Amino acid sequence: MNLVIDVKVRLIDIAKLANVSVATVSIVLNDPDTTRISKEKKAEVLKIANDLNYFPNTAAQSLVTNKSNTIGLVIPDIENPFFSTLAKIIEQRCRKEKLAIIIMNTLEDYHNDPDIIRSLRRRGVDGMIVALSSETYFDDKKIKNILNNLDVPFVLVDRTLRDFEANKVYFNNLHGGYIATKYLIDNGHTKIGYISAQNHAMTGYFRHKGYIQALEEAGIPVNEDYIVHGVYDVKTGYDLAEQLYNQGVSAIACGNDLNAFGVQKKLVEMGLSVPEDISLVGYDNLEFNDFLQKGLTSVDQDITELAHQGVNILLEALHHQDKKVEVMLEPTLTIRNSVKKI
Amino acid sequence: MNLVIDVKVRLIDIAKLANVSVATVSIVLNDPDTTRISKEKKAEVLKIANDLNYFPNTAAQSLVTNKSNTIGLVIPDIENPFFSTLAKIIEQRCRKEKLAIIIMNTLEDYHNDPDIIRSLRRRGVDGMIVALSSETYFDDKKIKNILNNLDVPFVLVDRTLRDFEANKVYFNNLHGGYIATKYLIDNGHTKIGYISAQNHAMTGYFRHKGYIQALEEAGIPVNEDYIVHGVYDVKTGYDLAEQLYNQGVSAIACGNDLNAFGVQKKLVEMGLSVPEDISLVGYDNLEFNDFLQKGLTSVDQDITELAHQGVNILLEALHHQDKKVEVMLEPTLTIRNSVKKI
DNA sequence: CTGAAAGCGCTAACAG
DNA sequence: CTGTTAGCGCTTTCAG
Repeated sequence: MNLVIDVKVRLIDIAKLANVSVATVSIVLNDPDTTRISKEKKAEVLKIANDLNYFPNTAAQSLVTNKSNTIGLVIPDIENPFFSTLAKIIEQRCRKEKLAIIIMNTLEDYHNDPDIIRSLRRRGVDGMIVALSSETYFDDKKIKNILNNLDVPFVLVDRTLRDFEANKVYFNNLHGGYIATKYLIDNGHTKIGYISAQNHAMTGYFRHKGYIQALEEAGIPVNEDYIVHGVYDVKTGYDLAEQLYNQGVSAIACGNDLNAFGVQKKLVEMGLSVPEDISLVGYDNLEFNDFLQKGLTSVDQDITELAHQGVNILLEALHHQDKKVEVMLEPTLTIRNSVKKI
Repeated sequence: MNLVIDVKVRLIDIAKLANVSVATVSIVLNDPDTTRISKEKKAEVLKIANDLNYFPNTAAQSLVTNKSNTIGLVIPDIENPFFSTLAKIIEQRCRKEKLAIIIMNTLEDYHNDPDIIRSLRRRGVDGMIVALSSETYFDDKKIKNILNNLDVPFVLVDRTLRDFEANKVYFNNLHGGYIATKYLIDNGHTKIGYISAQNHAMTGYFRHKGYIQALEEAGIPVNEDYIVHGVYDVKTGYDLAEQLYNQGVSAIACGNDLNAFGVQKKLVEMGLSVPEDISLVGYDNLEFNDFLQKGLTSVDQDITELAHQGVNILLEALHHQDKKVEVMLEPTLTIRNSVKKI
């Protein structure tokens, strides 16, 4: 039976009760299997520590070991389902590794990234997992400078930087854009609209390239009138759907699912339906896609894999400070009923 | 221009360069407006600290001040949009207050709550914001014991415990269940189905009571055949929708929006539509509700308010260790087109 | 096998 | 106004 915690118990308290030195207590507690201390003393110390409900003062430990067992997680927006899932998996995994995570949101504004990374560093994190804000890819001088001067290991997840050597895990967005478009082509579509976040996010930039690639490969000329630009949100899809429809496209590939939700909403308002009047493909494969009327065919990214690889790479870096690792994950297409064969 | 950080700079490094003692440096850095130190030395110290890109070692600070400026956030599931929004707002607010937050997910399993709270305490957080797992309300002995013995302040948000004095902020779920049902009654419905998480969550327990209350107040007899039980997920709604429909209800009030999504999906599969064939009301007012075919009328809870009150109360407790504060927030109904007047 | 002692970097009396 | 000094609680040589 544990005693109620009413006073802070320290190593020295245990040491006194066990008639040993603090060094002995420290050794036993840090490695209960040690052979440096006699069986009897070990048992005694362990028992007392347990009875007193001892737990170490992490500040004192950190001060001497120069490690906090805490890592920083830089997230654009935890409200975004993609990132909340990512954060959840990372947190669970880290907890198993005895690492706590401090989360900070950059709110998808790349102006915030540097300050947040710095403040995490000041907090004394041992390392960081960083998902950069969308636009850093297009204006990356400052962030590269910050990261280059960072004296703790870090891994870039999902969003990366070009010409920058660092630990990275990300998806092959080019291939994702490609398979989404290819699927429409394989279903007979040639007039394929595209909602692009090309100028907004690094991921959008590559997805858009994948769209182009699929068309070119199929010998379908790229029609700029079929391509509209916006950001990754519902409003973009909603606002641009009619314009694409008026261009006479038979299908729309979207930069992400939110775009597709917006398109669908607009089409319904216009008295049109998916896929009877227009085929639709999304990107991200949100859990919610199942609950749209016909389900939304969408490019799926294995977030669990992304999270685990990210943590693995960081753990490696934490231990060996080795060479930089770069991993690219392949997306797949999850097919539902939002595409009609024509 | 800052120098590149290549060596850890400490107070003593600044002290030496400025020809003052570490105490002076510490005083200046902690309170640049102090009058205890001469203007000249202050300027000198500040300049050197800045040039050297000094930042304090938080472990050392924590060790002596016995504060970490870190708080724990216990969340059932960050993937749940309600909680990701809550966490985001709390994080932003805390960052302004110079507090970092360590997030841990209990995965909605109340067996995890005690360990997570303990491990956060061991981490040395100054306080906690705690959203308990669903079922703690029905089996609360252990968690009450843990919380009673916690030697840092905490505030319970959204999910609370009965007969337990503590800082609390939560919504009036009884009233929420009431207004949802009342709205259906006001639209002429008398055969109102209800999907309840009464036995699963404290919030479900009260929402269910609100449903009953609205019926009784209107003199409509409670028909147990119209009430089905499950948990707060899509599957529950999907699985139980047909059963309710077969009972001949003209409307269904749901314990939460996910239930409503499931109902809607099932109804579509059955060739029925909302609200033509059946009216539907949800709870939580997820952002997504706007994108269901007709939109989902739903009980709205002001998460921003919940978050701010939670942080405020914790900050108070951190400073004055005062009396316990309990705040109940009122939900409102957001009306869309999922209810038909009959 | 065990203990003494140094010191991690900082804050907060207390002197002067 | 400024410096000296004593710890905060822990880990880690280094002796013995």
